[in-house]
Amino acid sequence: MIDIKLIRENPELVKENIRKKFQDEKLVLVDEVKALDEEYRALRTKADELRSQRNAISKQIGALMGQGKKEEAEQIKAEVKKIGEQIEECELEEPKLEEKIRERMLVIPNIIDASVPIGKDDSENVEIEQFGTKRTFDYEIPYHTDIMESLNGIDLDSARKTSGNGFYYLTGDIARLHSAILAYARDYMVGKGFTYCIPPFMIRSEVVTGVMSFKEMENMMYKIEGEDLYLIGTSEHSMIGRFIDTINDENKLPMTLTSYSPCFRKEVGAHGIEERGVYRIHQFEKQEMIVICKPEESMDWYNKMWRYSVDLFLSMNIPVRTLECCSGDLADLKVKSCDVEAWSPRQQKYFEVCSCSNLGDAQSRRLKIRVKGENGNYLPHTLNNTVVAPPRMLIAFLENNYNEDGTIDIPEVLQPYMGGQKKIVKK
RNA sequence: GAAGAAGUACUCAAGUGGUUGAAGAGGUGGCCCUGCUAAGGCCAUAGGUCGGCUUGUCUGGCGCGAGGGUUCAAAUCCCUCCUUCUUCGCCA
Repeated sequence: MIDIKLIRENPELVKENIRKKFQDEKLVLVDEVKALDEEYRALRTKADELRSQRNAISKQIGALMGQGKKEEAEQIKAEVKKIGEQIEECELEEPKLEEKIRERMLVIPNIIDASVPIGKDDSENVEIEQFGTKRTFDYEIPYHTDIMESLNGIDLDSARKTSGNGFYYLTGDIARLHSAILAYARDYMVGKGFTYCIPPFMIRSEVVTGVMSFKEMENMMYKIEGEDLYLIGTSEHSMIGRFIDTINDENKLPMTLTSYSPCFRKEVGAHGIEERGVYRIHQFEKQEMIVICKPEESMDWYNKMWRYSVDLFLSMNIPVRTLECCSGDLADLKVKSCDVEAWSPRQQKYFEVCSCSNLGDAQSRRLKIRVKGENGNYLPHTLNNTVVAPPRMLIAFLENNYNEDGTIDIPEVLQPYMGGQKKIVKK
């Protein structure tokens, strides 16, 4: 959500940004907001003047009543009542205009960073850099769930029975590996100075509508029946929700948090891709990182954050690349965003495992997250990035550490979390 | 989950419809007094947010947990919700 002042003062810049994102159908919104805003402010001024009058005259009534001059008071009452009716008319219009402005402001995209490559959709995303050395395999690498099954590590059939498609039982060393990766990722981020946080896994509808659009909510969120509660789709929801409508001390910045949570997603409309395995599922666990910082520091943090993910994957022998989101593929709230993709030797391609985003002040503005600085309050910048989301990253993990005999090498960094075990073998 | 009580600013707190332009105290900051310390005195302390233009040491609206309602007028009366405390219940 951009600053409406930008539309008042520099609508052309906002329009140019919309063109860069190939959303020309939204160009008209800028002029609409400009007109609605003028109308709103004029109405607001009129209503405020009326309220001011009413306040003044009402006070006179109080004074007259105090002096016992009832008749005079009654006369003035009638007068104020008229003003009250006029105010009521304005008050009927005010929220309507406000809503019209807000619904347009919510879909006008954030101003993207000058460095973002211009492109229509995800096909024009740009590979930035590859990291790590791809291991050469002279044997076939099985499908990831086949690897898991061969190690007695997964039971999809039972999960389908108890919960349906998109759920899994992880068992034995694979389940342990899953937990080990999360624990390692947590400690890795703590080592970078981040504060570990376990947030609520359910949030109120008020928070949900704050952090996402109605459409996203319908497609993603599970609702608890009979309660005003939703299962979170990512810990970012409760992590950022924590700061809604707060004023924070500047000396607490930057706030660097790493959170763990299970994530629940309906995945409505996601069909065809990797449905068989654990690539896209209704329930998974994720370690996340969140940064709230001064505006001038957000790009530095952005670059540090994706790099943290890259290094984490490299430490587990998984080659990765960074892929920058082009203008057209960038979500409307984001200033700049890139994915970290892991190498799949089986498919001979990279696939998304992390998504790092700089939202600028758009999220702060929308959620009223403010910072009390020396020269008044300002909106901080917010960023988020995946540290690791094990079920999906297990795919890359198992493939890249797979040996011809069907065993899995456990990288050194994970061994302490696996009781010193160096390999996963069939039992 | 049940019953009762409460929610006012940095903190405590007065306030049952109209000089409340939210008292008072503590704390904090500034100044005075003082050889130093303690004590004391004076002053400031409602932030936030949205507007207006004459851009100011200006001005108006909103704002007493949140949202509605009643009224000429609401911190005050009514309704819904949230939170906290007490007691009971349940529970890893």
